[in-house]
Amino acid sequence: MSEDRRLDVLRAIVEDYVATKEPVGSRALVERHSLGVSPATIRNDMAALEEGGYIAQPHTSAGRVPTDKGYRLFVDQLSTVKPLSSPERRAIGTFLETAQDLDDVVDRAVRLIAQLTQQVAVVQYPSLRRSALRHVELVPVGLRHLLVVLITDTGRVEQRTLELGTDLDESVVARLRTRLNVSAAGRRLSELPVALGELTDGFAPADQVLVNAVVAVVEETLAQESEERVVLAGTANLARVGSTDVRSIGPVLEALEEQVVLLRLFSEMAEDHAAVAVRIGRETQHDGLVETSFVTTGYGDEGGGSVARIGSIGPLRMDYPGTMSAVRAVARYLTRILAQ
Amino acid sequence: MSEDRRLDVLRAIVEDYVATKEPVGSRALVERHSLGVSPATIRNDMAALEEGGYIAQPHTSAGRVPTDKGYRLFVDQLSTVKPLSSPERRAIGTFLETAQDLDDVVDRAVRLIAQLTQQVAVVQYPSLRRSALRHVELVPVGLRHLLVVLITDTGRVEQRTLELGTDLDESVVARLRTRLNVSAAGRRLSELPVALGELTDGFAPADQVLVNAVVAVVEETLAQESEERVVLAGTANLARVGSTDVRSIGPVLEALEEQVVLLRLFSEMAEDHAAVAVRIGRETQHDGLVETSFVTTGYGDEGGGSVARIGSIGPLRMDYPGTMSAVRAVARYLTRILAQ
DNA sequence: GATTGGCACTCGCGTGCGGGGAGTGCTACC
DNA sequence: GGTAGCACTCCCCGCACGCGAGTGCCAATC
Repeated sequence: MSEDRRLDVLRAIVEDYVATKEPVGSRALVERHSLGVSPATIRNDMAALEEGGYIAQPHTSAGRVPTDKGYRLFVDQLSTVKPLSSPERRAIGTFLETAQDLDDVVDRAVRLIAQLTQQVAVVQYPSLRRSALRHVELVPVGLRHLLVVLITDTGRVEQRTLELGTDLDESVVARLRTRLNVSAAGRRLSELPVALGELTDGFAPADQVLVNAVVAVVEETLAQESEERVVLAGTANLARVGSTDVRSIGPVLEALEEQVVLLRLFSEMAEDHAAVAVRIGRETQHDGLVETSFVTTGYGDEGGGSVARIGSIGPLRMDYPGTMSAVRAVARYLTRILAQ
Repeated sequence: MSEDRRLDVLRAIVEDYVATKEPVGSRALVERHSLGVSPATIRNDMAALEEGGYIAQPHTSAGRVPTDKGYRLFVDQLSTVKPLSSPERRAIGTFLETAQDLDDVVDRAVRLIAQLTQQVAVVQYPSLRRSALRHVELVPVGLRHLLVVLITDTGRVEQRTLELGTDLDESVVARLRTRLNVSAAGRRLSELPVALGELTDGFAPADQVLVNAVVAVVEETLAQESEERVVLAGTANLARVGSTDVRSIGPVLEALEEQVVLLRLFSEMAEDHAAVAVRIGRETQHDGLVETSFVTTGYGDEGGGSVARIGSIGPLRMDYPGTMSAVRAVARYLTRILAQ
């Protein structure tokens, strides 16, 4: 029994099942693929594949369906990259280039992936932690409120309003602003707390309350991982006819609303930034997502600075090569755009 | 035939149908409500109500179900307000008060409504158009980029990056910053363009390029209605068992992803800011939402300034009184919090 | 005139049954 | 190892049937 052919059979099963959404039998397989052998032979191969846990039958006397393990093998070894058509590439480029600001770019990118993959697209906002601080701005608002604005080199802006116990002294604010920027300019956010610690020196004791409050806010903002926002698009694709079992979309929607879940997945998949990572079924480690797969890749690494991820969530029986190339293509354009 | 009792019957039908999710028959009606008459009498009333278009039967020999018109009458005349329990009120208050910033407040409010109503919650961000400008900040970013930050009195921050043809002159930026704030402070955004027009005077011709560019960006940002964002929560509630027909959630999700649709609805329902407005079924004027109702109210009107809406979308057979009071309660707290 | 009890009628829905078909596993053969 | 044949399993579909809920109508009653 040829080992190669067995893998061919697995590939054929995955492809047919993805295309038809129905369990695939031995006869259909030899008809649609030129395997050069008879159905009976295929049946033997299928028995072996089932033995190995790569395929399963929903019920006796039904065709075979790939298991998580089968999809995994397919993704790792059997699938070939499916390049996008050049009109598609062009559309991606122009669509992203005409965006207005960071929010707009991210929004368009995620819609684009939803559109291309016909699945749910997810994008993680550029992470504060890994990006560098470009500027800190302090803006007095009224007498007793101070707006703290942090600007990162990815163009992201974070703001916090600070309520003070005493009235503001504009000159102190100005001095603090200057010193903050001297300490902060170009630093990674993770390196900042150290630099900020020394800052209180050189201010009058009366003003140190203000200084400490501002420093605290800056640190707190940076520490706040919850600021790692994710944005979704294409949730309606979950309900498309022929998608996953319609009943199962409830848990999926719940999972998608839990930003924590998505952020955990993103971070777990971040090992190799540039590569396209895939989590299949139970590999997601989340009950609501056992019947889905998640395809992600990193974007925005140019200049070594900020890093985040973008991806697509779809049914187990998704078009893996297509999804992977769509995600990768959008991520590349996104990276290019963000580099300005 | 008593007109009053007929309305009682309609109310009972709506209440029972909402509670049981099943068409309600004449016998069940007399058993569950002390109407003091026999099923046969009820049947006569039901025939009249059907004649009037307030109820319908899914099929012959089934019970009755309210029509859009029936729900409308119920909402307008038959329902009584259902006040929230005091623990609920307290929970709302503390949950909203512990929020960090505007984004957080809005996010919590929308989750709260999703939780309370077990439906999809929608919130519209405070509108730029109607709020007043508090401060404009110009932040040089590198030599040739300028970040323009607009701060409104609702605590909202808008930013735009500006790419310049020439290098920045810090002193010109400082002067422009000052003058902008003099012109802008406390003005409504709609009144601004006039004030900005006169601003170019008093700058050297060489600097007018910069000034004009900044003014253009400010105006453009204000003009951009697309900045009216909406945020959702609780979409998973759409898929809860016993919710609407599970197949029909696809169109609903599509509609919800179209911010335009929601913004149109919000604006159409904004006539009476403080009141709770309801759109039932076809009244939404949107195909994807014919099987849903939308309950909204305004929030944030204190001081006469900014105004936006918050609401809940659920099946036609929703608990109208409960939804209405939940939406109103959250809106009130929200208004209070935003007033600081 | 409104209300009521009685009654025939209509359907939806669940159940059981049987046939057709797809697909498998096994075995004997090349 | 590959192939052909064959019995077997089980899903799915259509169908008939009966039950039950609910209605509409009518004649009787208050």
